[in-house]
Amino acid sequence: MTGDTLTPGARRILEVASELFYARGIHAVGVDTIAAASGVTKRTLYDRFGSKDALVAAYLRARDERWRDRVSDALEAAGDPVSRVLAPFDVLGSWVADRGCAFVNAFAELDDPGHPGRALIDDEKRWLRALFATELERAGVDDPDGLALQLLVLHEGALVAQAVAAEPGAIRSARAAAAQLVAAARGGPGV
Amino acid sequence: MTGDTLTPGARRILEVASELFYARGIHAVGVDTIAAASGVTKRTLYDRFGSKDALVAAYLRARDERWRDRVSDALEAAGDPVSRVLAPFDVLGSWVADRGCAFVNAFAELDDPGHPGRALIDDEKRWLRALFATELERAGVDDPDGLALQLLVLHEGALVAQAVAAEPGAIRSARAAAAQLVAAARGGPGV
DNA sequence: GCTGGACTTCACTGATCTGTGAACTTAGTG
DNA sequence: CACTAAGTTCACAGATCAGTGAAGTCCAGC
Repeated sequence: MTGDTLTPGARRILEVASELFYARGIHAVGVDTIAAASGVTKRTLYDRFGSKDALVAAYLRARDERWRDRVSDALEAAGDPVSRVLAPFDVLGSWVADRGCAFVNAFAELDDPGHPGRALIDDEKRWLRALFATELERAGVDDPDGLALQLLVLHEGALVAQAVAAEPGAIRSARAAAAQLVAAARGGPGV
Repeated sequence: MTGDTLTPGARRILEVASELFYARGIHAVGVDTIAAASGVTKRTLYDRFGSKDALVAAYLRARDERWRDRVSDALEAAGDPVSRVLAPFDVLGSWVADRGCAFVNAFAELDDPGHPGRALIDDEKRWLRALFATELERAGVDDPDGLALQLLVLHEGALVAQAVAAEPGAIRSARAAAAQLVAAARGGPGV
């Protein structure tokens, strides 16, 4: 629903910018590079997106949308309430590359809280936390909000450990830890 | 032992660069800005550090050193084996600011694996994982390596969630989750 | 009194950065 | 045919980027 109204040139610009921003970083990639790699002139880039900041925001918005779609698909595919809770961890395996979380990386580069991208980063994390809380409540655990925060921590940590610390089993390991915490919360607080 | 041999000017440069790199990002801060804010000429900066990349590496090295010192102190202050395992989480509360983990942020900006800073980032994460493993072994848990990875994930996730997701309770929550996993591992795998 | 280290001053280089102005082409649509 | 949207070409602005060369100042220690 977002990417449909883009002109062919704009779509190419956004695709190329997304790859380059994610792989090399936002500040490290100039608009000239993006335009050239898109087979488009810089004029077109500015006609379509207005500014580099706006292009960065479009990049984050598009990535967020794809990510949420994947999670939603995994959620539908999951059966029991516990697999639903853990669905975001299952998506991670095929989602994350060796450059970590695009939103965390963008946060590192966007020091200005007023940058249009910052609101999107905020949104993404709040969405995931809320999703955990909703599914945990459905799964019938005590204090779904508190456990949701712990699952968010595990989720973010999995991405960081996998990429930054180059730990290949981090995602699997985080999922196991999440499963254990959920099981304990369902089994009762006395365990 | 590292910062002792620095000249007064170099020390000021390193202090200022550390603050600016952390607060605004590496690419966003130019050497002119650093020199000016240090009350030093650009010539001095290059005479002392040789290049911006080398200054970035010095920044990460100094920060790593301070961090390890803090963890070592907390480790000594801790009593029982379990508090020793959880000591890094206790340091986090007073360590982390609102800009997240300096090493994760640097990773986001340094896309070149050959950058001198990348090795330092790697070192830092491997050091922490090894520390968790050592302390877990001392605490007598099964599979200390596996649990160490889970604690690393919780640790990194705590920093990210606290700063990027603006979750004020993330560190406390991560510590609680870590404590629960350790307790379960000590109580026996059947729980 | 001389030497060497720390640092300054200042003028550069050449590249790269984001962003713009104006005129032109091209293709599709009423 | 006329209109419009998409895109091109190209020259340009003004700033900032990392990094250098050469000469000079200041001061502590031998």
